[in-house]
Amino acid sequence: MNKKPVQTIADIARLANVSKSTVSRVLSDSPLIGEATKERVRAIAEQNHFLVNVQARQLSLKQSRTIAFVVHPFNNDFSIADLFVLEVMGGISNGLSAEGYDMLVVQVDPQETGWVHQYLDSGRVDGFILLTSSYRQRHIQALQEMEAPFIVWGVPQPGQAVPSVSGDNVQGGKLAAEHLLKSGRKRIAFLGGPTDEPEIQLRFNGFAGALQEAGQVVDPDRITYEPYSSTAGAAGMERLLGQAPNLDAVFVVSDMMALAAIQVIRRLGRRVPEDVAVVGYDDLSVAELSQPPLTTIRQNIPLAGRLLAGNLVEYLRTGQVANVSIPVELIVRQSA
Amino acid sequence: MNKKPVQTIADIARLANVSKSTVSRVLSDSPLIGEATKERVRAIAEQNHFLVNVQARQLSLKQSRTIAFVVHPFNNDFSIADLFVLEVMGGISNGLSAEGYDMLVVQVDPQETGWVHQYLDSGRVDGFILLTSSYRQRHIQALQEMEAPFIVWGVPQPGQAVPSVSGDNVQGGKLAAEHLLKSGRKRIAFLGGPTDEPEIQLRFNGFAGALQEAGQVVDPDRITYEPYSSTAGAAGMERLLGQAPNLDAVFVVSDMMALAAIQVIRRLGRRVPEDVAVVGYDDLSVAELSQPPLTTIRQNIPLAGRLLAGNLVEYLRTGQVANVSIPVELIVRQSA
DNA sequence: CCGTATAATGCAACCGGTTGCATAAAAGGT
DNA sequence: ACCTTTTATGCAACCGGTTGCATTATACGG
Repeated sequence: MNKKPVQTIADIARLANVSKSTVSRVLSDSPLIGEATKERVRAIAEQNHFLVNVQARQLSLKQSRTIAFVVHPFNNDFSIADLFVLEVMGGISNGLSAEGYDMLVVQVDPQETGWVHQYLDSGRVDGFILLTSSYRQRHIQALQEMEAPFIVWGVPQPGQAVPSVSGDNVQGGKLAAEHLLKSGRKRIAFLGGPTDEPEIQLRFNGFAGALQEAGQVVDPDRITYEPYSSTAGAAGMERLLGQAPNLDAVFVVSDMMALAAIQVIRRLGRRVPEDVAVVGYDDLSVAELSQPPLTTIRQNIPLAGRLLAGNLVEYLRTGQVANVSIPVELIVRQSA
Repeated sequence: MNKKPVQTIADIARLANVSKSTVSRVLSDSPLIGEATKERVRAIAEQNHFLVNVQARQLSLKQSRTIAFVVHPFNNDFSIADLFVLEVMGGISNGLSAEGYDMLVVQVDPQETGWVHQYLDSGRVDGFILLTSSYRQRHIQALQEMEAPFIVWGVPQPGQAVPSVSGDNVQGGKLAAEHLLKSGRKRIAFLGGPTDEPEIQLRFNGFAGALQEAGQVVDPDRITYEPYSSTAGAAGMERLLGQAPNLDAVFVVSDMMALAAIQVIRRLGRRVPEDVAVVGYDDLSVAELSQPPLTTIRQNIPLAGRLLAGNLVEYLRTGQVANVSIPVELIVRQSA
C-alpha cells in the first residue's frame, strides 16, 4: 500500500544503531535515555518522516485514545438539534484533538444499547460523549450499568452522578425575560420543549423568576410545552395565540421553533416584533439570516465542546465527576 | 478497566479446547474449519459475550477499517456548507457502517496537508472523504501525490482521475430554468458561485440549455458569478438588478445566497415572487422556514452519503475509480 | 584502586489477534 | 489392507509497538 521504506521503530533502530526499546523510549521522551541519543534518534526519525503505528501502540497500551460521539440517525425529519449537533461536534473535535484524542462518530439506534458493549469492550473507544435527546435516559442507564466512561451535554436527571456540561439555563431564561420586560412587554408567553427535559424546566424557572421579580403574573394560558420540532413549534404558537390572543411577546426555547413560531404569528396577521416580540435560544447560524433577524440566547458552543472533551478525559484519568455550566449571552437583533 | 473474564480468543480457545488459530478462523468463518467445531466455538463465544479486540485485528491485518471525513474548522463565519456537511455526514456514516467501516472526523487546517501523512502513514485510517470547498484543489493534489485513497463530493476538475459523487448539476440547472419558464418568466437571470467550480458551470449549462430550447436568449447582463457567501450573494443581486432592471426571475446556485438575494430584491422595492421569482439550490432546512419559503433544487443527500462510502470502499478494494452523479429534484414552494 | 551507586541501553516477553506451513485424522481408490 | 487425497486442526511466527528486568559503562565515595 505504501512503499515508504522506513515505517517501524525497528527500522529507525537499525539506522540509529540502537534497540527498538530505545527508539520507543525516545519517542515517548522517557528520562531513561541520554540526551545525545535522543537527539540522534529524533533526527533520524524526522528525516525519514517516521510516524508511529497507532494501532500497535494502542494494542500495547490497551487504550484507544479515541472517544465516540454518539448521535442518533439523521432521519428525513429535520431534527431541531441538528445544526446544534454540528456546531458542538466541531467544538468537541477541537477539544479532543488538543488532548490528543480522536473522535469517532457513532450513529446508534435509539432503542438499542448494544453499541456500548460493542465499542467499549472491543477496545475501539475509551469513552462516550452524548448529547441531550429524548432517548438519553435509557442510554445513560446502560452506560452506567456497564461502567462505561461518558459525559453528557445537558443537565443530568437530579440525583445522578453523571459528568456533564450544560449551558446556564436559568440565566438564559432570565436574560430573555428581562430583555422583553425592559422593552415594555406586558404579556409574555413561554413556548417550551418537552416537559421532561430538565433544561427546559430550568429555562422556565429563570424566565418565571424574572417575571415575578418584575411583578408580572405568569399566566398558565401563556405557557405551553411541545416536542422538539419546527412543526411542534408552529402548533404550540398557534395554541398560545388561541389561549391568550393578547400576548405581546414570546420566549421560545429553540431557534428552529422560534422561526416556525414567527411564521405562524405572521400568518395570523401580526407583526414581529411590533405586535409580538420573539426571543429564541441557541443562536444557530440561521438566527441572523432570518426575517427579521432573531434575538436569541447564545451558548458558548466552542467552549462547551472543549469542556466536554477536557472533562471526559479528566474523568478517564482520575474518575473525577464534574458538572459544569457555562455562561450564556443575550444577542439582540430585531425580533425583540 | 473491565473485569470481564473472557476477553481474548485465547480464553475462548481454552474453554473450547482448541487452539487460538481455530477460534480466529471460526470468527472469520473460514471454510477450513469443520461445522461441528464452528458451532461449538461460536456458542462459547456467544455465551461469554466475546468481542474481538479491534486494534489487535487491525494491527495484524494492516488496515484500520476506518475512514476520515475531512472537514475544515467551523469558524464563526457561516460557511455555505455547514448544514450540508452535517446531512452528508449522516449519510456517509450510515454507508460506512453498512460496509463495516468506522468514521473518524478530522478537522484540518485548510492551508496544511500534513494530515494526510499523519493519518494515513500511521495506519489510523484507510482513506479519506472530502467535501467540496475552496481549498479542495490543494488537498486533492496532496492526496494524489501521496497516493492516498480518497473520494470527493462534487465534480472533479476535468482530466483528473478522482473518484467522486456529485449531484446532477446539469439537470438541476435545467429543472430550475424550466420551472421559471413554465410560470411565464421572460427575463431570467443567473446568480452563480465561483467561476472555477465545475459544478457551477454545469448548473449554468443546464440552465442556459433550457432557456435556448425555449427560444429565449441568454443575456450576459443577466449573468454574474460571485464567491460563495451570503454577502457576495447580496452584492451579486444588486449588480444584476443594476445591469438588467427588468429581470423577472433569478436562479441562484445556493440557498444561502438566495436568501441574501431576496433581502436585496425587497430592499430595492420589488416583491418575491410577484416581481422577481427566485429559485435556490440545496434545499437546506432554512429554505422552508424562510419568508417566503424558498423554491429550490434538492439533492438526495442520504443517497450521496451512501454512495460516497460505498464507492470509496470499492476503490480501496479494487482500485476502481467511479464518478457517479445522483438525481436532483425540484421543490416548489412560494418564492417561484 | 576497588566497591557500589547511577545512568544508559538492550533483551525478550507481551498486547491480541492472523496466517503459512506442518501434521494428524478421515476418506477414497484399487 | 495400503497408499494417496482431502479435511480439520495446531504450531509458531508475525503485525509494530511498550516495558520489566538484566546488563554494561560511568561516576562517585572512601
